[in-house]
Amino acid sequence: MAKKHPNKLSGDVHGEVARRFIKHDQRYTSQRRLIVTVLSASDRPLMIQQMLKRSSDAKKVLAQSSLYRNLVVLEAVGVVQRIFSTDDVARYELNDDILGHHHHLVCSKCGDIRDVRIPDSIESSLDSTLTKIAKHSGFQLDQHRLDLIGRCSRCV
Amino acid sequence: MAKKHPNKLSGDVHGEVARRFIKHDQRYTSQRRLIVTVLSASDRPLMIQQMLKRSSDAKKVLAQSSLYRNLVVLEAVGVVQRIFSTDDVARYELNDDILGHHHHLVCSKCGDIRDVRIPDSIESSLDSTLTKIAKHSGFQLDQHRLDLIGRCSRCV
DNA sequence: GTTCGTGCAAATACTTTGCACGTAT
DNA sequence: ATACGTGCAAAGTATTTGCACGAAC
Repeated sequence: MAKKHPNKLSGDVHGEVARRFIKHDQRYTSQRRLIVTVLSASDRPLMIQQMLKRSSDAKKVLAQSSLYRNLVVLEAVGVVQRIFSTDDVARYELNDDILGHHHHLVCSKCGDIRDVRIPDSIESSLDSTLTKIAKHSGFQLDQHRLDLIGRCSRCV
Repeated sequence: MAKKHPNKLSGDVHGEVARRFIKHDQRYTSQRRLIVTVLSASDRPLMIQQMLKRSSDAKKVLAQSSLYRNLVVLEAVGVVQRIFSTDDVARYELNDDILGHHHHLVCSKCGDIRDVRIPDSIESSLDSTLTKIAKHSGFQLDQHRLDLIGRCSRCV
């Protein structure tokens, strides 16, 4: 369905993830490994239902409640991040620093999200501007979120 | 509590809103007017509960279900837009083209959002880049969303 | 008088939690 | 042995909807 995401650590995602689990004294269980595998095989953030489907397609058992619970842990450990679209459905993807910094094409009709990258030159001038603005506002900046909102090719 | 938002149409917000209602063959009722008044008096997007409180503070009756329903209409007519924070609570503000284009400081701890503006020069180079990217991806770009994620001054 | 708006209460959708059992250290 | 993970079903929370009544055109 979707081509593999061209990630930063072309290959050893699980190694890096395992390291983060250890650092936080958490266990990298097989279910958590499964979730990471599913996410890293996607070129876009996934909804709960999509993750469940892909897990069962892979003949793995994964209860919805366990998925929710594991996503909380994965987020705390810094492995996945939640993405907000234009609907109320939670979507998750691997952390920016695993996947590589990128942005999203968000379809306001169907809510689907696709990953995109913007040129480093724009990215860095943006960064320095945002840093100044944050400082000026007494805000501690962790990251920025830049999304393109519109219609995906399927929604005209 | 909050200073008035420095909007584009310094003054006649209701006139412009009324025009948009007429264009869409919708009625600009007193409740809808109330919602617009509440939103335009705020310097940040508001949650449902905040809008209800401010309405009742103004001694106005506004049922929660009517608020939700009216927000759907207000959004369809192009008067308000929904803002997505880092939680699941819907927040609304007047449309970008009424308020003037701006961005958000989003607190990942408490979810609160504050409005900020970035320099026109950055904004326009960003715009032209995003336009190219969208075209290249077969995506019909309507708007962009740029948020600064971090901790607000109250959340350290 | 017919169409649209409103309030109330019930329903829905997504997410979280309690509990009993299984797995890892 | 003890602490943590998992599945199931129940509970929560934000939002939506059905219905009867009221207001606007």
